[in-house]
Amino acid sequence: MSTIALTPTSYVVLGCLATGGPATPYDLKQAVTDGVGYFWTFPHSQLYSEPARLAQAGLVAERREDVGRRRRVFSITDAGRQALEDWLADPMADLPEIRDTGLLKLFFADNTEPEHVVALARRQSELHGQRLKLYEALSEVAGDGTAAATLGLGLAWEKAATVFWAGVSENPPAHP
Amino acid sequence: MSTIALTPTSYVVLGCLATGGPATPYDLKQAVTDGVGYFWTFPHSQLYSEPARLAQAGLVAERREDVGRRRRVFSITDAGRQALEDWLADPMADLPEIRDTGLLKLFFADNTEPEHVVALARRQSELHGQRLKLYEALSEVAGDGTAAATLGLGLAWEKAATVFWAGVSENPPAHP
DNA sequence: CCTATCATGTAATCCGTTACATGATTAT
DNA sequence: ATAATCATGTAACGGATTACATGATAGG
Repeated sequence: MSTIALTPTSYVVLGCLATGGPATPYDLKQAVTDGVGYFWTFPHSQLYSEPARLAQAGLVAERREDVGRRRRVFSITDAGRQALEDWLADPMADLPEIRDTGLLKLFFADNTEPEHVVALARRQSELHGQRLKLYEALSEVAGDGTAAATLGLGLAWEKAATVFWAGVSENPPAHP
Repeated sequence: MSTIALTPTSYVVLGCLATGGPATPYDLKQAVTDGVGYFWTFPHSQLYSEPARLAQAGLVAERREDVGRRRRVFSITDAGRQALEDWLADPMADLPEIRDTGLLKLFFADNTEPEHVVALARRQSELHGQRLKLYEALSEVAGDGTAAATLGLGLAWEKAATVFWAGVSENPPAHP
């Protein structure tokens, strides 16, 4: 049982296990897909490796079903719950970066033709608009817990981005 | 000269070289710090390794000063400029993910005390507010090129986030 | 002259992604 | 039956971060 660095991915796994109880990697994948996955995704393979990593550190326990497929079932340990709570109790959180590839293209767009900027902006506005509609639909049926509350920022962000890109497409920045 | 995968980091380097001309890793660091760095950062070590990677693929050329410190100076090649332009001409860009650690904490906050949510929200609102002020100051002196245009999304995002977190701190979501 | 700070670089580690692969279930 | 899809897993590679380390330059 060694010490490992706890990444956001780690806390996603710990959080899912704490909230939803014991789970197989596939259960985790499901939980992520229609939960945090809306603002933080990763490939399913990480939902196999990360619990194993956490098990090394004693933060989750691994059990194997002894019938049928002998799937791995992970559950959070006391130590794991403690680690999660410590993290949650710490108000520290770095300012998130936008890290938007579309924005990156816009940033360097002086090196290409204005028409490409317009095409990019249109596409981005459309994509954000679609996502916005999805979030609006979700918020219709969402509860009122903290998980549901995160939808608020998603809505605000998609709204702002849709408007921003629409503005760029209608009124492209000066070209040198 | 082998083939490599071009990542966003690659295009940041290519973009900086295309826009600003030949540069040493340190020049790149400077350019990034008060440019793209506002929405996409990476450690300086990557501004040493990434140009080398790009040189392997023939997208940038490396020259060494032959006096003094013999620093490395990189410049973009025709192939590099082509790669950059191809990328810019492609309107394809994945929807960015929020990937906000603070939001992640909020998502799982059912596993902790409400007071911690309030502390987190206050902190986040304050941080975003500071960043908002910075962007406002920058937009006073910014030009009107495409790089400057990216400030628009930054402003909108920080505004939305400041408001969102203020709302959470004043009116925390229900606790189970 | 000395010591901060700026500038420049390398090495090692590791998380995250991509690719590969096969076992179960369901539908036609 | 058999194709399709869902479910489950492993291996390998590489980009990104962290840590380490030293060379120049300016200020006191």
